[in-house]
Amino acid sequence: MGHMHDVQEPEQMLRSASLRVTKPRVAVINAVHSHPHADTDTVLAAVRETDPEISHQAVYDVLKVLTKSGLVRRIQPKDSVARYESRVGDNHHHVVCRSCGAIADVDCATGSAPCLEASNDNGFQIEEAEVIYWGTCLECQETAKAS
Amino acid sequence: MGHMHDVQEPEQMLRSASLRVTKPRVAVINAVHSHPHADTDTVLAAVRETDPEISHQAVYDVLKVLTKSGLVRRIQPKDSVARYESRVGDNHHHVVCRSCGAIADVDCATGSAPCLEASNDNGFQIEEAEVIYWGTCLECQETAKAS
DNA sequence: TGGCCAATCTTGACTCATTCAAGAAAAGGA
DNA sequence: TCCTTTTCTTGAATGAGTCAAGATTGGCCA
Repeated sequence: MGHMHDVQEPEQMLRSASLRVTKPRVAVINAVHSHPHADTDTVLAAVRETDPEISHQAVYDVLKVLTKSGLVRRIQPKDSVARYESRVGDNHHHVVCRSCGAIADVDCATGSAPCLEASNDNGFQIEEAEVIYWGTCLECQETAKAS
Repeated sequence: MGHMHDVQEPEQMLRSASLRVTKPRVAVINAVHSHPHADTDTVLAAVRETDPEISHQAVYDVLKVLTKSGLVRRIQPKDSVARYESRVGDNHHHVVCRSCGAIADVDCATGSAPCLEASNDNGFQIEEAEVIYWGTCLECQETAKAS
């Protein structure tokens, strides 16, 4: 049975963030890990495969708490509902397909925030550069070529 | 009275985009030009200073049409409602204040899309890099310092 | 181990930006 | 000027996300 990563890891993540270990939280962490860039509905559905009784509100609350404590990261490309991912703390970026909305990770070229210098900062103190690449995913390119 | 830029320019912009010239459209173009990065409500309020009878729906429709034809650009930083700006076609980016939501323009260092190379593109055909810098505006820095 | 208290969960209603729908009005070409 | 198509108005609907209040539960400490 190995090290039971499925069960123990989320628990430890919660504890190390000083959060209580509850069934909904563990289920949400597992769902986000196994469904990269999933929206809230997808997370909710995945969570209910484990425990059909968990409420929609609990999932929203848990996602908010996990986001605040940095255990998951919330991403919101325009024209999309909020999505969540488990890769945190490595300052990576995203590519979004204009056609189907698919999202993939892109490593940050420089490795650490803010990762880009602004050409003119208007007096702002800049902490982070968020980069979203827009384009067409492989699948949509092939669909387009076929027609 | 100069060249009456207030009135003629929007008209010509509309005509050159093959769009009909209507009072709401001219008013919305003027509002977006004079209120950089305004949200829909602000645009609506500005429009109603010119013509108090224009409906909220007309403004939404007009903004959508203008956006589609490239006369205005829609921006949507996360946790913010949609905002509009009149600077289009120059591939510039934005700085957003985490504290008060203020938005300012940042010129693109390279000048043309996609402006950044992705380190690994996952097979995506990349057309554009959208960059949002997150930080603290001058005013909020000073407020923070004062307390 | 038991009990307390704060944190968390459930249920259900609500908000608010944005969109939809159907009929009325107006722009622009013939 | 007339006709067709596009656009505008009015009013209702949608849907992601939030709020609120009471019930429940986890964790800490004796």
